[in-house]
Amino acid sequence: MTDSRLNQIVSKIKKMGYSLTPQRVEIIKIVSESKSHPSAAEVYNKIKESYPMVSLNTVYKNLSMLSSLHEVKEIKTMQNSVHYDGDVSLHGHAICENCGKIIDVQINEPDFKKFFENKIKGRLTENYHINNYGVEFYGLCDYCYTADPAVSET
Amino acid sequence: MTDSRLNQIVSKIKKMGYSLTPQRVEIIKIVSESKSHPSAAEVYNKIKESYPMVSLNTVYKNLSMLSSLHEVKEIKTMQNSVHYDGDVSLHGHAICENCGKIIDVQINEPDFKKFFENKIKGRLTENYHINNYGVEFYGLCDYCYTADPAVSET
DNA sequence: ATCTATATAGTATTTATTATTATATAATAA
DNA sequence: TTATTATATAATAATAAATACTATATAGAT
Repeated sequence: MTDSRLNQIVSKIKKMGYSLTPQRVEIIKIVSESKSHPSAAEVYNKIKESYPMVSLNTVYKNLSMLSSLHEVKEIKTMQNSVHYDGDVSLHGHAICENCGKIIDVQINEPDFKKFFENKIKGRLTENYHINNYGVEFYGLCDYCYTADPAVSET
Repeated sequence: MTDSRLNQIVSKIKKMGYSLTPQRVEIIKIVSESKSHPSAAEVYNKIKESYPMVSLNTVYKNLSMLSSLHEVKEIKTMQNSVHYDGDVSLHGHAICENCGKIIDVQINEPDFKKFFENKIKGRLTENYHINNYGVEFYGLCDYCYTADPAVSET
């Protein structure tokens, strides 16, 4: 991750009155540098390489905090677990319904944002106060599609 | 729900080799007629009014089967539980990050579909085989926004 | 009406996540 | 730099949603 991105998150954390711990910084780095949208358990396994004593609870607490600061995005998969994305810029996800693999879908072109906000936000039937939105595609990744014929017929 | 919609689901179930049980039909009706996007537990509570002996397992199995047939849609909330939507037509959801309330966002205008399929599908970096897509808005419902100042500041 | 495979009910188990609590440590000020 | 205090952490226990197991019941086919 870039220094400026790290600094941005760090200053937000300080501004909100949270303190900076090595574990916290490492969790931020892991999530921000990963392209695989890891789950809490995967972050936990990764951080144990550098901080073997870290607890899963700490990972959960930190990811949850980062999410509340809108510095990571939560993604829910078919497998009923939450995955985390350190890229909070406007983009979508394609999620494999079989293995849960998540890939990014780049959609941050200006016309998308414009379309989204003009056409869609106005369609809320109740007065929701939206602070984020996302697009998700569901299907099968190429591996599951070709590897398991039974799955691809569903 | 309309008879034709029920017949459509029933014939798909038969075609796929599943059998028709009263519990199954009732679960279909409950999910299709509900506007509140119930969880499995809520469907379970509802079906017990007419079939008191039904098990939660049966509810899960049936909802999961209907989902694999793409006759109900799964919605994942912040609270980490799965909710079900019997309306599988193209529309989005606004989800309250505090209480989990889900409302529909009508987006099934032709230009949306066109935009979505032209602009977005082509942006997949891997060969995913998409069979569904959705739009989700995250924020606070009006009740949570006005009722709990602490929550709305996050 | 009988047969067979699937569905169900009831229970046990698993898995992800959250709560609790005592200790350790970051941030702050003397 | 040290002392203080509040927050963070580690370790463990608890919770809740979903799944697995198994014996029985029943839908659909013959």
